[in-house]
Amino acid sequence: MARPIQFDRSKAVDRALVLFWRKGYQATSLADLLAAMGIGRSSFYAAFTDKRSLFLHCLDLFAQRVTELIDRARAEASPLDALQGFFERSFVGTPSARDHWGCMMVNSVIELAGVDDDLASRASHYLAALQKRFQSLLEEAGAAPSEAGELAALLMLINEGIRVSSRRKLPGAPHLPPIAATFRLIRSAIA
Amino acid sequence: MARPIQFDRSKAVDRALVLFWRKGYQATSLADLLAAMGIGRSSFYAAFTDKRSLFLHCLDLFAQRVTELIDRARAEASPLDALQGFFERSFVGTPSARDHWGCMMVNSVIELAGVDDDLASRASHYLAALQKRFQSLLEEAGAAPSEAGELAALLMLINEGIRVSSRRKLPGAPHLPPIAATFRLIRSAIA
DNA sequence: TGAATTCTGGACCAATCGGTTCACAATCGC
DNA sequence: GCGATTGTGAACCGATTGGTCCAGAATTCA
Repeated sequence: MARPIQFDRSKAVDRALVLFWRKGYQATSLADLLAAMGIGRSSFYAAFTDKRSLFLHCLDLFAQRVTELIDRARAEASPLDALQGFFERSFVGTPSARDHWGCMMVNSVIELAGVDDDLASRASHYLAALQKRFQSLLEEAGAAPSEAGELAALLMLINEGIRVSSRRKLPGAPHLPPIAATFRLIRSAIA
Repeated sequence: MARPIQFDRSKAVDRALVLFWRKGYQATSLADLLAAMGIGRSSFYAAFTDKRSLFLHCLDLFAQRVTELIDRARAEASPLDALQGFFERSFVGTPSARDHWGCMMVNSVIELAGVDDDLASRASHYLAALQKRFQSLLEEAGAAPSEAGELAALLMLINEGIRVSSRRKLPGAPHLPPIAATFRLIRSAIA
């Protein structure tokens, strides 16, 4: 009946995700997307409805992958180590290009607040969920709920700061000492 | 010879600054600017060259006003109180609309990195200058230079985080406890 | 008042934007 | 093979983008 194999959908989405992550929503033109995804206009609209829908999909995907990242770390380490690893891992080892892309949720909140509030608030919602995850890890580590809430709020602030900072392409790894200091504070508060 | 009084230039720039601050560079169209500034197209180009130049000017102005803000606080309080006030003042008292606009330098870094690197790196440069100001205030408060450097880096992370967070229009004032916790840490580190 | 100068509203421009349409090519069941 | 079905490239669309241009209004000097 039909043509079974078209283009590799998940690969195309990945390419789009990278573009949106790096350049944001507005600066990524349809032409950019088509070139990166290696497909034509009509295939694009047939498969993804429109640019905004695809962005939404990529944003969801990004959030999902971030939580997977934490879950995987948690499976291999203590709650606090997993948490600290989540902050430090982004900046150690082989410096990848991604290190300078920040966080797509943070980027979207900044770029789209006041421009497309639906997209911005969805990104903000995902950040709130991430903060909840921070909190539950802190509670697993023995913090009282209220204390875990406050510390999670602090960690989210640090997280947002790190993602902004990483977009600045500063030389060296200037975020590591503040991260270490923050976790010293957290560990001493919990113990 | 000429027509002496035209439109109020500084007022027009202020209006443009607010627009760029709220909506960012790309989402602010020329039509938006002209409407807000209350001037015509030709006057705009005669006075400000083009949109990008005006944005640059507004960014410079924003950075200058932020440093003035700190200087004024410093004139009336101790180094540490001035510093803490800079972080807390943005969110207490009458909640103004500005509270949700974040920081134009942070916004520009996020929006324009990878899109217009010259603009982005200028914004980043101003953030670096602000961090230096943090550091000198910490040194004034008695911190050793190396320690002041690390604490200033932490404060810049918190600062960036706060500005991101403020764009999310979260209910309440969820940033105050983390700020307080951070300054407890700083004060105990210095004392 | 009249000439000189300057500022400005609005018409105009090419380029680009995201999105639609359609004829054709490619693959399927048979 | 052949008809049916479906994915796709390319032409096309109106809207909007940032930017230019110029005729005329406004103001100053003489």
